[in-house]
Amino acid sequence: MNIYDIASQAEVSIATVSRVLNGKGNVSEKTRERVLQVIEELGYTPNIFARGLGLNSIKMVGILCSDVSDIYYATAVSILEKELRKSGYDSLLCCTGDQLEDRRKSIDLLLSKRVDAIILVGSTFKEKGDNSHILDAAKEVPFVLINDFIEAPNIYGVVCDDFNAVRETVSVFLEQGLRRIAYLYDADTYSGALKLSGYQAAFTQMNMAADTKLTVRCKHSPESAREQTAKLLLEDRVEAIVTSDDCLAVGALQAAIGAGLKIPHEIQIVGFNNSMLARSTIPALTSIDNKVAAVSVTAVRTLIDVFEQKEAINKIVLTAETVKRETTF
Amino acid sequence: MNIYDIASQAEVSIATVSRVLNGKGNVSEKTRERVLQVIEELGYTPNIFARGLGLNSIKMVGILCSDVSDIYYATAVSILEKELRKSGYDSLLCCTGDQLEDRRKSIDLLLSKRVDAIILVGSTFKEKGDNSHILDAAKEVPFVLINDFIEAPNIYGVVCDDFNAVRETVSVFLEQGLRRIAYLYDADTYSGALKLSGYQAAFTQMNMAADTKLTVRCKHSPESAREQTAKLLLEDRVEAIVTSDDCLAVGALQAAIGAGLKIPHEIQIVGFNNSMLARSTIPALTSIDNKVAAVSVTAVRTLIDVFEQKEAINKIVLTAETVKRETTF
DNA sequence: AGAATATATGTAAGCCCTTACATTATGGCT
DNA sequence: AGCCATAATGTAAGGGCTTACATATATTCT
Repeated sequence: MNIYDIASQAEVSIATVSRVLNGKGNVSEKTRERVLQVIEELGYTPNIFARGLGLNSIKMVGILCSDVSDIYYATAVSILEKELRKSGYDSLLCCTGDQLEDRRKSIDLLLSKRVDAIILVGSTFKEKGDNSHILDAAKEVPFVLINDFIEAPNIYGVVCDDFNAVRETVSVFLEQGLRRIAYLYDADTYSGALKLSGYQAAFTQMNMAADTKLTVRCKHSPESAREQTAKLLLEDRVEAIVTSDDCLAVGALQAAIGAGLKIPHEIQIVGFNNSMLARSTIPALTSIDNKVAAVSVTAVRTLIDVFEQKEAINKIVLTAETVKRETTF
Repeated sequence: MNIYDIASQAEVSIATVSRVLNGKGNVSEKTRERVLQVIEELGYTPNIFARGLGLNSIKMVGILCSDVSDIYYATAVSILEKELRKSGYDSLLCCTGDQLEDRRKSIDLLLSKRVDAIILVGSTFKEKGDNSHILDAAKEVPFVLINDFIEAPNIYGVVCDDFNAVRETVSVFLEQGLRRIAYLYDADTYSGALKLSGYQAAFTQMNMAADTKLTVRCKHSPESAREQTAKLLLEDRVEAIVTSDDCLAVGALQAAIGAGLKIPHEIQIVGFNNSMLARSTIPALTSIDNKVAAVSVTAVRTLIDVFEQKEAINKIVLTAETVKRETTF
């Protein structure tokens, strides 16, 4: 069944059917109704490919995600998808680990599917200095980064002010008189770098230097965080641990409890992302909420503005907020 | 740039270019190489819509998910996407809550995008007796259910044997001499019903009846689970709690700890799904692993078999496995 | 009333592929 | 050499839509 069937059944031309379908151009109310009724009766759905051929778009946005099984990313993807749908766009999901080469392939793949834009949920590769795949893609379609940013044409970033969030958290500890504040993190991402420098800035602000031994790196898992923290607790006295992700905080918490420390009296722990994990531990984790939801919604809004040729701001910064629970004072 | 450009540049006809592109038909090695080189040089990508128009498919599978921000679903979606990609299919993601009407709309939407199949990650609506939307969709494309099943043509289900998993867990408790075993669950899904009857079957097996007061329902959140469990613990003596999801087990655990109970000595708790949450609590949760990964992989395999017109089994049942941690003996 | 304008509808070209069928080239066989 | 089977390539017809432009009809104004 195609547009011709509808046209002949409704006794109009295919152009009129098309106009009814797209709400463009002038169609008399009578005709519109008749056409709609025929469409309804025959259960007609326009062929998306033919439409795509004509318009060169089927209103689809590619979502490139390092790993949707990660709670943080999953939340972002979930909201992105919902918001995009609200605006009439579908989401083509593409999960690629953090390998540059895979990332490049995935981008090509999305572009070959003629997506109208790409949203990246996950880390860029600043540390390796290679963002060419993103820059190239941005020549074809608008490129939106979630909690990341690259200064370049047609690239938009919505980020949370992770730098200040961490700086303030650490500052609060410093003001409490604590000095042995550790920072546990997992990846050299844009946001990772921001957080680390926020941690350092808090010390600098008070004319102190952070003890580099307290800056600990681990893998992205509670297990690895637990292991590294346990090691740290054996070697050094630590009064507080700030982490770059709730799942690391979970591991730190396990290690602290394992070491027999009273929380928050002997050691305070702060997570990041304010994910469900933070609500699931005992004691419940204080966590920095970096507003995934707001960031994602804003990202889609920005994108829609771009689609509608409105002015769009290239970099939007939202403010994080610490959600106090039971692992801090 | 289109296929004509490639054809003229390579001095062949568009049919030959098409044959090279699709690896169909006969093309001499010389010609193939020349064409490929031109394609490479000009950076040509075939127009997916035109191709879709011709083939009526662009190798895309719709993934319908109640909520990707849920860890369990996110894991499934992540694996599905990866496996589909391996087989050359892209994933069109569509998240709809659990409202029947939204679900129906989403299915229509996926069908209008001409997906080659639909995979449903999330509950069907058995309790409401309305699966017509799925049955209808299955008339158009193969329909695959993750951990759910409907007996109907063109519908495939890959499930985990939740019934026996729960039955055995409860049986173990009964054999330990425990009698006050509670079951905490959240939704009337296919799998939810299976689990509940598994719980009951364990009692029946020993010629006992489960105390209906110990079958507690709550919302899908640790908070709700915590609340309901706390209430239960006040009213009744409970020796073990079996839950339908890790996130409920987390709440139950919090309530038990809140009530001052020693775990697992005074109360044992078992989660379900063996998600990251189970590894994140203290004490770590014993959890029934219902093999999301295996189920998802199998689902994609089944689908590919269907695509390739091979025999495909309509219902595949995998076996769950309990992962013992610190909340049980 | 008749011209001028606005509205409604139709015609046909174009979007870029795939593929059945037609044609030509190649090579093996007698 | 001549014939046939096979391989290689080409031609042209869709596939179903959008839309510029043409045409027909309705409305408004003088």
